[in-house]
Amino acid sequence: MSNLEQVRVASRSAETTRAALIKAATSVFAEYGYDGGSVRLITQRAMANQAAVNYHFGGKDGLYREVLIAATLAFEENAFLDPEELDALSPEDALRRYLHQFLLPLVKRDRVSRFLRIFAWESVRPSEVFSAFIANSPPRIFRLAERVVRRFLPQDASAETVTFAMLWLAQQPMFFVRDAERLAQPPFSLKFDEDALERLVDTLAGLSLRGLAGV
Amino acid sequence: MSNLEQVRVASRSAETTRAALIKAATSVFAEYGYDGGSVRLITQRAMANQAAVNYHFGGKDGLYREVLIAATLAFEENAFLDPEELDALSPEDALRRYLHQFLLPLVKRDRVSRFLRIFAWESVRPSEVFSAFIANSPPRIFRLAERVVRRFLPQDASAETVTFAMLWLAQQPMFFVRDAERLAQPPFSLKFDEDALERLVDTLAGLSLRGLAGV
DNA sequence: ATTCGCTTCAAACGAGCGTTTGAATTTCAA
DNA sequence: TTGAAATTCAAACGCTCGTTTGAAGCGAAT
Repeated sequence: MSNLEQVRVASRSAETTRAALIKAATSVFAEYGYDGGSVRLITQRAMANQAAVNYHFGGKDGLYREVLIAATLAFEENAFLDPEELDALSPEDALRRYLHQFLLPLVKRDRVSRFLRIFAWESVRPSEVFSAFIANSPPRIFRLAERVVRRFLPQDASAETVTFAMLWLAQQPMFFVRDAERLAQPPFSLKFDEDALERLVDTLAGLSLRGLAGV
Repeated sequence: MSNLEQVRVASRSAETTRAALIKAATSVFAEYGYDGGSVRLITQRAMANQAAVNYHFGGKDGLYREVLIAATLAFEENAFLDPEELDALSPEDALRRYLHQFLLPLVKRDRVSRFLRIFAWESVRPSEVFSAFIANSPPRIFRLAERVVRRFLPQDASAETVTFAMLWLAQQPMFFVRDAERLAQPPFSLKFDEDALERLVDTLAGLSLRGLAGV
Protein backbone atom coordinates (compact mmCIF):
# COMPACT_ATOMS: atom_id res chain seq x y z
CA MET A 1 0.00 0.00 0.00
CA SER A 2 2.91 2.29 0.63
CA ASN A 3 3.95 1.09 -2.74
CA LEU A 4 0.72 2.22 -4.34
CA GLU A 5 0.91 5.50 -2.52
CA GLN A 6 4.39 6.08 -3.83
CA VAL A 7 3.43 5.36 -7.40
CA ARG A 8 0.37 7.54 -7.30
CA VAL A 9 2.06 10.52 -5.74
CA ALA A 10 5.25 10.20 -7.69
CA SER A 11 3.29 10.20 -10.90
CA ARG A 12 1.41 13.32 -9.96
CA SER A 13 3.98 15.77 -11.26
CA ALA A 14 4.71 13.42 -14.09
CA GLU A 15 1.04 13.48 -14.92
CA THR A 16 1.29 17.23 -15.35
CA THR A 17 3.95 16.98 -18.02
CA ARG A 18 2.16 14.04 -19.62
CA ALA A 19 -1.00 16.11 -19.90
CA ALA A 20 0.89 19.15 -21.15
CA LEU A 21 2.59 17.03 -23.78
CA ILE A 22 -0.67 15.51 -24.97
CA LYS A 23 -2.28 18.92 -25.16
CA ALA A 24 0.63 20.44 -27.04
CA ALA A 25 0.85 17.43 -29.33
CA THR A 26 -2.84 17.73 -30.14
CA SER A 27 -2.48 21.29 -31.34
CA VAL A 28 0.79 20.65 -33.18
CA PHE A 29 -0.49 17.55 -34.97
CA ALA A 30 -3.71 19.38 -35.83
CA GLU A 31 -1.66 22.13 -37.40
CA TYR A 32 1.00 20.17 -39.24
CA GLY A 33 -0.08 16.53 -39.29
CA TYR A 34 1.84 13.66 -37.79
CA ASP A 35 4.88 13.73 -40.05
CA GLY A 36 5.04 17.50 -40.15
CA GLY A 37 4.70 17.99 -36.40
CA SER A 38 8.09 17.80 -34.72
CA VAL A 39 8.86 16.59 -31.24
CA ARG A 40 10.91 19.70 -30.68
CA LEU A 41 7.95 21.98 -31.31
CA ILE A 42 5.69 19.88 -29.12
CA THR A 43 8.02 19.85 -26.15
CA GLN A 44 8.67 23.54 -26.64
CA ARG A 45 4.96 24.36 -26.45
CA ALA A 46 4.55 22.05 -23.48
CA MET A 47 7.55 23.70 -21.83
CA ALA A 48 9.04 20.27 -21.37
CA ASN A 49 12.33 18.69 -22.25
CA GLN A 50 12.70 16.96 -25.60
CA ALA A 51 13.51 13.66 -23.93
CA ALA A 52 10.23 13.80 -22.01
CA VAL A 53 8.32 12.43 -25.00
CA ASN A 54 10.43 9.31 -25.09
CA TYR A 55 10.46 8.97 -21.34
CA HIS A 56 6.72 9.20 -20.88
CA PHE A 57 5.40 7.77 -24.13
CA GLY A 58 8.25 5.71 -25.53
CA GLY A 59 8.52 7.93 -28.56
CA LYS A 60 6.67 10.21 -30.93
CA ASP A 61 4.37 7.43 -32.05
CA GLY A 62 3.41 6.57 -28.50
CA LEU A 63 2.50 10.18 -27.82
CA TYR A 64 0.44 10.29 -30.99
CA ARG A 65 -1.34 7.09 -29.99
CA GLU A 66 -2.28 8.81 -26.75
CA VAL A 67 -3.70 11.76 -28.67
CA LEU A 68 -5.75 9.40 -30.83
CA ILE A 69 -7.09 7.70 -27.73
CA ALA A 70 -8.09 11.04 -26.27
CA ALA A 71 -9.76 11.95 -29.55
CA THR A 72 -11.69 8.72 -29.68
CA LEU A 73 -12.84 9.15 -26.09
CA ALA A 74 -13.89 12.72 -26.76
CA PHE A 75 -15.99 11.61 -29.71
CA GLU A 76 -17.55 8.68 -27.94
CA GLU A 77 -18.28 10.33 -24.61
CA ASN A 78 -19.04 13.77 -25.81
CA ALA A 79 -22.11 12.63 -27.67
CA PHE A 80 -20.57 14.34 -30.65
CA LEU A 81 -23.05 13.45 -33.33
CA ASP A 82 -24.65 10.33 -31.96
CA PRO A 83 -25.49 7.65 -34.49
CA GLU A 84 -28.92 7.39 -32.92
CA GLU A 85 -29.29 11.12 -33.08
CA LEU A 86 -28.72 10.87 -36.81
CA ASP A 87 -31.31 8.16 -37.20
CA ALA A 88 -33.90 10.27 -35.44
CA LEU A 89 -33.56 12.96 -38.10
CA SER A 90 -34.82 12.91 -41.63
CA PRO A 91 -32.19 11.88 -44.18
CA GLU A 92 -31.88 15.47 -45.32
CA ASP A 93 -31.45 16.83 -41.82
CA ALA A 94 -29.03 14.06 -40.97
CA LEU A 95 -26.88 15.00 -43.93
CA ARG A 96 -27.02 18.66 -43.01
CA ARG A 97 -26.14 17.92 -39.42
CA TYR A 98 -23.27 15.71 -40.47
CA LEU A 99 -21.78 18.39 -42.68
CA HIS A 100 -22.29 21.06 -40.06
CA GLN A 101 -20.58 19.08 -37.32
CA PHE A 102 -17.58 18.27 -39.44
CA LEU A 103 -17.22 21.80 -40.75
CA LEU A 104 -17.34 23.35 -37.30
CA PRO A 105 -13.53 23.50 -37.02
CA LEU A 106 -13.67 26.22 -39.63
CA VAL A 107 -14.96 28.65 -37.04
CA LYS A 108 -14.08 26.99 -33.75
CA ARG A 109 -10.66 26.37 -32.29
CA ASP A 110 -11.59 24.08 -29.43
CA ARG A 111 -10.34 20.65 -28.50
CA VAL A 112 -12.78 18.66 -30.62
CA SER A 113 -11.98 20.83 -33.61
CA ARG A 114 -8.32 19.97 -33.23
CA PHE A 115 -9.17 16.30 -33.13
CA LEU A 116 -11.21 16.71 -36.30
CA ARG A 117 -8.29 18.40 -37.98
CA ILE A 118 -6.08 15.49 -37.06
CA PHE A 119 -8.55 13.12 -38.66
CA ALA A 120 -8.61 15.36 -41.69
CA TRP A 121 -4.85 14.98 -41.96
CA GLU A 122 -5.13 11.24 -41.61
CA SER A 123 -7.74 11.11 -44.31
CA VAL A 124 -5.09 12.29 -46.73
CA ARG A 125 -2.15 10.06 -45.99
CA PRO A 126 -2.66 7.92 -42.91
CA SER A 127 0.32 7.44 -40.65
CA GLU A 128 1.25 3.93 -39.66
CA VAL A 129 0.25 4.74 -36.11
CA PHE A 130 -3.21 5.74 -37.22
CA SER A 131 -3.64 2.75 -39.50
CA ALA A 132 -2.72 0.40 -36.70
CA PHE A 133 -4.96 2.33 -34.33
CA ILE A 134 -8.08 2.02 -36.45
CA ALA A 135 -7.28 -1.49 -37.60
CA ASN A 136 -9.54 -2.97 -34.95
CA SER A 137 -12.44 -0.55 -35.08
CA PRO A 138 -13.05 1.75 -38.05
CA PRO A 139 -13.17 5.37 -36.98
CA ARG A 140 -16.47 6.90 -36.10
CA ILE A 141 -16.15 9.40 -38.90
CA PHE A 142 -16.46 6.70 -41.52
CA ARG A 143 -19.19 4.90 -39.66
CA LEU A 144 -21.20 8.10 -39.43
CA ALA A 145 -20.74 8.87 -43.09
CA GLU A 146 -21.81 5.38 -44.02
CA ARG A 147 -24.85 5.72 -41.81
CA VAL A 148 -25.88 8.97 -43.45
CA VAL A 149 -25.29 7.64 -46.94
CA ARG A 150 -27.26 4.47 -46.33
CA ARG A 151 -30.31 6.55 -45.57
CA PHE A 152 -30.29 7.69 -49.17
CA LEU A 153 -29.16 4.62 -51.06
CA PRO A 154 -31.54 1.82 -51.96
CA GLN A 155 -31.46 -1.24 -49.75
CA ASP A 156 -30.00 -3.40 -52.48
CA ALA A 157 -27.12 -1.03 -53.23
CA SER A 158 -23.89 -2.97 -53.65
CA ALA A 159 -21.22 -2.77 -50.98
CA GLU A 160 -19.00 -1.06 -53.52
CA THR A 161 -21.56 1.62 -54.18
CA VAL A 162 -21.98 2.22 -50.48
CA THR A 163 -18.21 2.51 -50.08
CA PHE A 164 -17.92 4.91 -53.01
CA ALA A 165 -20.68 7.11 -51.67
CA MET A 166 -19.37 6.95 -48.11
CA LEU A 167 -15.88 8.03 -49.15
CA TRP A 168 -17.39 10.68 -51.37
CA LEU A 169 -19.34 12.17 -48.49
CA ALA A 170 -16.65 11.82 -45.82
CA GLN A 171 -14.12 13.54 -48.02
CA GLN A 172 -16.14 16.69 -48.57
CA PRO A 173 -15.93 18.44 -45.21
CA MET A 174 -12.39 17.11 -44.65
CA PHE A 175 -11.10 19.10 -47.54
CA PHE A 176 -12.40 22.41 -46.27
CA VAL A 177 -11.27 21.76 -42.72
CA ARG A 178 -7.82 20.67 -43.74
CA ASP A 179 -7.19 23.49 -46.16
CA ALA A 180 -8.93 26.31 -44.35
CA GLU A 181 -5.80 28.39 -44.13
CA ARG A 182 -4.98 27.96 -47.76
CA LEU A 183 -8.49 28.80 -48.87
CA ALA A 184 -8.21 31.99 -46.87
CA GLN A 185 -5.41 33.11 -49.19
CA PRO A 186 -5.77 34.34 -52.75
CA PRO A 187 -6.97 33.34 -55.24
CA PHE A 188 -9.83 31.96 -53.13
CA SER A 189 -9.81 34.34 -50.17
CA LEU A 190 -12.50 32.46 -48.28
CA LYS A 191 -12.82 33.78 -44.73
CA PHE A 192 -15.09 31.64 -42.61
CA ASP A 193 -17.18 33.40 -40.05
CA GLU A 194 -20.33 31.77 -38.76
CA ASP A 195 -22.41 33.11 -41.62
CA ALA A 196 -19.99 31.84 -44.22
CA LEU A 197 -20.00 28.46 -42.51
CA GLU A 198 -23.78 28.32 -42.77
CA ARG A 199 -23.60 29.22 -46.42
CA LEU A 200 -21.01 26.52 -47.00
CA VAL A 201 -23.16 23.95 -45.26
CA ASP A 202 -26.10 25.10 -47.34
CA THR A 203 -24.15 24.85 -50.55
CA LEU A 204 -22.65 21.46 -49.83
CA ALA A 205 -25.90 20.07 -48.55
CA GLY A 206 -27.66 21.46 -51.58
CA LEU A 207 -25.13 19.99 -53.94
CA SER A 208 -25.22 16.65 -52.25
CA LEU A 209 -28.93 16.56 -51.73
CA ARG A 210 -30.46 17.87 -54.84
CA GLY A 211 -27.48 17.37 -57.07
CA LEU A 212 -25.99 19.92 -59.36
CA ALA A 213 -28.81 19.58 -61.82
CA GLY A 214 -31.38 20.69 -59.34
CA VAL A 215 -29.72 23.79 -57.94
CA MET B 1 28.99 30.21 -85.13
CA SER B 2 31.57 27.74 -83.94
CA ASN B 3 30.37 28.88 -80.61
CA LEU B 4 26.81 27.91 -81.37
CA GLU B 5 27.92 24.58 -82.71
CA GLN B 6 29.85 23.88 -79.59
CA VAL B 7 27.00 24.80 -77.36
CA ARG B 8 24.53 22.69 -79.25
CA VAL B 9 26.68 19.60 -79.38
CA ALA B 10 28.02 19.97 -75.91
CA SER B 11 24.52 20.28 -74.53
CA ARG B 12 23.36 17.18 -76.34
CA SER B 13 24.53 14.78 -73.66
CA ALA B 14 23.47 17.26 -71.04
CA GLU B 15 20.03 17.32 -72.59
CA THR B 16 19.87 13.58 -72.12
CA THR B 17 20.43 13.78 -68.37
CA ARG B 18 18.09 16.76 -68.14
CA ALA B 19 15.36 14.76 -69.83
CA ALA B 20 16.07 11.68 -67.72
CA LEU B 21 15.91 13.77 -64.57
CA ILE B 22 12.60 15.35 -65.54
CA LYS B 23 11.14 11.98 -66.39
CA ALA B 24 12.34 10.40 -63.17
CA ALA B 25 11.19 13.41 -61.15
CA THR B 26 7.75 13.17 -62.72
CA SER B 27 7.27 9.60 -61.58
CA VAL B 28 8.80 10.17 -58.15
CA PHE B 29 6.77 13.30 -57.42
CA ALA B 30 3.65 11.54 -58.70
CA GLU B 31 4.30 8.73 -56.24
CA TYR B 32 5.38 10.65 -53.15
CA GLY B 33 4.53 14.31 -53.71
CA TYR B 34 7.04 17.13 -53.72
CA ASP B 35 8.12 17.00 -50.10
CA GLY B 36 8.12 13.22 -49.97
CA GLY B 37 10.07 12.74 -53.19
CA SER B 38 13.80 12.85 -52.51
CA VAL B 39 16.51 14.06 -54.84
CA ARG B 40 18.45 10.91 -54.11
CA LEU B 41 15.65 8.69 -55.40
CA ILE B 42 15.16 10.84 -58.48
CA THR B 43 18.82 10.83 -59.48
CA GLN B 44 18.99 7.13 -58.75
CA ARG B 45 16.10 6.39 -61.12
CA ALA B 46 17.57 8.72 -63.72
CA MET B 47 20.93 7.01 -63.28
CA ALA B 48 22.48 10.41 -62.73
CA ASN B 49 24.62 11.93 -60.04
CA GLN B 50 22.95 13.65 -57.10
CA ALA B 51 24.62 16.92 -57.93
CA ALA B 52 23.13 16.86 -61.41
CA VAL B 53 19.85 18.24 -60.11
CA ASN B 54 21.54 21.32 -58.74
CA TYR B 55 23.81 21.68 -61.73
CA HIS B 56 21.04 21.54 -64.33
CA PHE B 57 18.08 23.00 -62.48
CA GLY B 58 19.57 24.99 -59.65
CA GLY B 59 17.95 22.76 -57.06
CA LYS B 60 15.04 20.48 -56.30
CA ASP B 61 12.56 23.32 -56.75
CA GLY B 62 13.92 24.21 -60.17
CA LEU B 63 13.52 20.61 -61.30
CA TYR B 64 9.99 20.54 -59.97
CA ARG B 65 9.20 23.76 -61.79
CA GLU B 66 10.36 22.09 -64.99
CA VAL B 67 8.03 19.17 -64.32
CA LEU B 68 5.14 21.55 -63.77
CA ILE B 69 5.92 23.29 -67.05
CA ALA B 70 5.95 19.96 -68.85
CA ALA B 71 2.64 19.08 -67.23
CA THR B 72 1.06 22.36 -68.25
CA LEU B 73 2.28 21.94 -71.81
CA ALA B 74 0.98 18.40 -71.95
CA PHE B 75 -2.43 19.56 -70.81
CA GLU B 76 -2.60 22.51 -73.14
CA GLU B 77 -1.22 20.86 -76.26
CA ASN B 78 -2.59 17.43 -75.77
CA ALA B 79 -6.13 18.63 -76.11
CA PHE B 80 -6.71 16.89 -72.81
CA LEU B 81 -10.29 17.82 -72.14
CA ASP B 82 -10.68 20.97 -74.18
CA PRO B 83 -12.81 23.69 -72.63
CA GLU B 84 -14.63 24.01 -75.92
CA GLU B 85 -15.09 20.28 -76.05
CA LEU B 86 -16.83 20.54 -72.70
CA ASP B 87 -19.08 23.31 -73.91
CA ALA B 88 -20.16 21.24 -76.87
CA LEU B 89 -21.52 18.57 -74.56
CA SER B 90 -24.64 18.68 -72.47
CA PRO B 91 -24.02 19.66 -68.86
CA GLU B 92 -24.54 16.07 -67.78
CA ASP B 93 -22.12 14.67 -70.35
CA ALA B 94 -19.61 17.40 -69.56
CA LEU B 95 -19.66 16.41 -65.91
CA ARG B 96 -19.31 12.76 -66.74
CA ARG B 97 -16.45 13.45 -69.11
CA TYR B 98 -14.73 15.62 -66.53
CA LEU B 99 -14.89 12.92 -63.89
CA HIS B 100 -13.81 10.25 -66.32
CA GLN B 101 -10.77 12.18 -67.49
CA PHE B 102 -9.59 12.94 -64.00
CA LEU B 103 -10.14 9.42 -62.76
CA LEU B 104 -8.22 7.85 -65.60
CA PRO B 105 -4.98 7.63 -63.57
CA LEU B 106 -6.71 4.90 -61.58
CA VAL B 107 -6.24 2.50 -64.47
CA LYS B 108 -3.56 4.13 -66.57
CA ARG B 109 0.07 4.69 -65.74
CA ASP B 110 1.06 6.98 -68.56
CA ARG B 111 2.66 10.39 -68.52
CA VAL B 112 -0.51 12.44 -68.25
CA SER B 113 -1.68 10.26 -65.38
CA ARG B 114 1.49 11.02 -63.51
CA PHE B 115 0.93 14.73 -64.04
CA LEU B 116 -2.60 14.36 -62.72
CA ARG B 117 -1.27 12.58 -59.67
CA ILE B 118 1.09 15.46 -59.04
CA PHE B 119 -1.81 17.88 -59.19
CA ALA B 120 -3.71 15.62 -56.83
CA TRP B 121 -0.84 15.94 -54.37
CA GLU B 122 -0.78 19.67 -54.76
CA SER B 123 -4.50 19.87 -54.13
CA VAL B 124 -3.79 18.61 -50.63
CA ARG B 125 -0.93 20.76 -49.46
CA PRO B 126 0.49 22.94 -52.19
CA SER B 127 4.23 23.37 -52.24
CA GLU B 128 5.62 26.87 -52.44
CA VAL B 129 6.90 26.09 -55.90
CA PHE B 130 3.45 25.15 -57.08
CA SER B 131 1.79 28.16 -55.46
CA ALA B 132 4.24 30.48 -57.16
CA PHE B 133 3.81 28.60 -60.39
CA ILE B 134 0.05 28.97 -60.54
CA ALA B 135 0.05 32.47 -59.11
CA ASN B 136 -0.10 33.99 -62.57
CA SER B 137 -2.55 31.65 -64.24
CA PRO B 138 -4.85 29.37 -62.27
CA PRO B 139 -4.34 25.74 -63.26
CA ARG B 140 -6.51 24.28 -65.95
CA ILE B 141 -7.95 21.77 -63.53
CA PHE B 142 -9.71 24.49 -61.57
CA ARG B 143 -10.76 26.34 -64.68
CA LEU B 144 -12.29 23.18 -66.09
CA ALA B 145 -14.12 22.42 -62.87
CA GLU B 146 -15.47 25.95 -62.75
CA ARG B 147 -16.59 25.65 -66.34
CA VAL B 148 -18.47 22.44 -65.65
CA VAL B 149 -20.03 23.78 -62.50
CA ARG B 150 -21.19 26.98 -64.13
CA ARG B 151 -23.22 24.97 -66.56
CA PHE B 152 -25.38 23.85 -63.66
CA LEU B 153 -25.52 26.91 -61.47
CA PRO B 154 -27.92 29.77 -62.12
CA GLN B 155 -26.47 32.81 -63.84
CA ASP B 156 -26.85 34.96 -60.76
CA ALA B 157 -25.04 32.55 -58.46
CA SER B 158 -22.65 34.40 -56.19
CA ALA B 159 -18.92 34.11 -56.75
CA GLU B 160 -18.68 32.39 -53.39
CA THR B 161 -21.19 29.76 -54.40
CA VAL B 162 -19.34 29.14 -57.63
CA THR B 163 -16.07 28.77 -55.70
CA PHE B 164 -17.63 26.38 -53.20
CA ALA B 165 -19.10 24.25 -55.94
CA MET B 166 -15.93 24.34 -58.01
CA LEU B 167 -13.76 23.19 -55.12
CA TRP B 168 -16.36 20.60 -54.24
CA LEU B 169 -16.24 19.12 -57.72
CA ALA B 170 -12.49 19.39 -58.27
CA GLN B 171 -11.80 17.63 -55.01
CA GLN B 172 -13.82 14.54 -55.78
CA PRO B 173 -11.69 12.76 -58.36
CA MET B 174 -8.48 14.02 -56.72
CA PHE B 175 -9.18 12.01 -53.63
CA PHE B 176 -9.54 8.71 -55.43
CA VAL B 177 -6.51 9.32 -57.63
CA ARG B 178 -4.30 10.35 -54.74
CA ASP B 179 -5.29 7.53 -52.44
CA ALA B 180 -5.68 4.73 -54.96
CA GLU B 181 -3.06 2.60 -53.28
CA ARG B 182 -4.55 3.04 -49.86
CA LEU B 183 -8.05 2.28 -51.06
CA ALA B 184 -6.71 -0.93 -52.53
CA GLN B 185 -5.86 -2.10 -49.02
CA PRO B 186 -8.29 -3.30 -46.39
CA PRO B 187 -10.71 -2.26 -45.07
CA PHE B 188 -11.73 -0.83 -48.45
CA SER B 189 -10.01 -3.22 -50.86
CA LEU B 190 -11.02 -1.30 -53.97
CA LYS B 191 -9.21 -2.63 -57.01
CA PHE B 192 -9.73 -0.47 -60.05
CA ASP B 193 -9.93 -2.19 -63.38
CA GLU B 194 -11.66 -0.51 -66.28
CA ASP B 195 -15.05 -1.79 -65.23
CA ALA B 196 -14.63 -0.55 -61.68
CA LEU B 197 -13.56 2.82 -63.03
CA GLU B 198 -16.74 3.04 -65.08
CA ARG B 199 -18.78 2.16 -62.03
CA LEU B 200 -16.99 4.81 -60.00
CA VAL B 201 -17.64 7.41 -62.67
CA ASP B 202 -21.26 6.34 -62.76
CA THR B 203 -21.59 6.57 -59.00
CA LEU B 204 -19.89 9.93 -58.67
CA ALA B 205 -21.72 11.37 -61.63
CA GLY B 206 -24.96 10.05 -60.23
CA LEU B 207 -24.28 11.48 -56.81
CA SER B 208 -23.28 14.80 -58.22
CA LEU B 209 -25.95 14.98 -60.84
CA ARG B 210 -29.07 13.76 -59.22
CA GLY B 211 -27.94 14.18 -55.67
CA LEU B 212 -28.17 11.61 -52.95
CA ALA B 213 -31.89 12.06 -52.62
CA GLY B 214 -32.52 11.00 -56.15
CA VAL B 215 -30.44 7.86 -56.30
C1' DA C 1 48.54 17.22 -78.83
C1' DT C 2 46.90 20.76 -76.10
C1' DT C 3 43.68 23.65 -74.17
C1' DC C 4 39.28 25.15 -72.56
C1' DG C 5 34.53 24.92 -71.17
C1' DC C 6 30.89 21.92 -70.12
C1' DT C 7 29.49 17.98 -67.55
C1' DT C 8 29.95 14.23 -64.17
C1' DC C 9 31.30 12.39 -59.95
C1' DA C 10 32.33 10.93 -54.99
C1' DA C 11 32.52 13.06 -50.96
C1' DA C 12 31.36 16.02 -47.59
C1' DC C 13 28.59 19.92 -45.42
C1' DG C 14 25.04 21.76 -42.55
C1' DA C 15 20.44 21.54 -40.95
C1' DG C 16 16.48 19.07 -39.14
C1' DC C 17 14.63 15.00 -37.45
C1' DG C 18 13.57 11.25 -33.58
C1' DT C 19 16.03 9.17 -30.15
C1' DT C 20 19.60 7.95 -26.56
C1' DT C 21 22.61 8.90 -22.85
C1' DG C 22 24.16 9.76 -18.33
C1' DA C 23 24.35 12.98 -14.96
C1' DA C 24 21.64 16.31 -12.16
C1' DT C 25 17.56 17.16 -9.79
C1' DT C 26 13.34 16.29 -7.48
C1' DT C 27 10.33 13.43 -4.80
C1' DC C 28 9.03 10.87 -1.01
C1' DA C 29 9.09 6.64 2.03
C1' DA C 30 11.81 5.07 5.83
C1' DT D 1 17.91 13.24 7.44
C1' DT D 2 18.99 9.69 4.38
C1' DG D 3 18.73 6.82 0.31
C1' DA D 4 16.53 5.06 -3.57
C1' DA D 5 13.37 5.72 -7.20
C1' DA D 6 11.22 8.82 -10.44
C1' DT D 7 11.74 12.63 -13.30
C1' DT D 8 14.14 16.35 -15.72
C1' DC D 9 17.77 18.13 -18.32
C1' DA D 10 21.57 19.45 -21.74
C1' DA D 11 24.08 17.26 -24.86
C1' DA D 12 25.06 14.27 -28.28
C1' DC D 13 24.08 10.32 -31.58
C1' DG D 14 22.69 8.53 -35.94
C1' DC D 15 19.97 9.25 -39.75
C1' DT D 16 18.01 11.58 -43.97
C1' DC D 17 17.55 15.53 -46.36
C1' DG D 18 19.00 19.26 -50.09
C1' DT D 19 23.04 21.36 -51.34
C1' DT D 20 28.04 22.47 -52.08
C1' DT D 21 32.68 21.44 -53.25
C1' DG D 22 36.63 20.55 -55.95
C1' DA D 23 38.67 17.27 -58.64
C1' DA D 24 38.14 14.23 -62.69
C1' DG D 25 36.30 13.23 -67.26
C1' DC D 26 34.93 14.51 -71.71
C1' DG D 27 34.44 16.63 -76.49
C1' DA D 28 35.48 19.94 -79.69
C1' DA D 29 38.29 23.92 -81.41
C1' DT D 30 42.96 25.57 -81.82
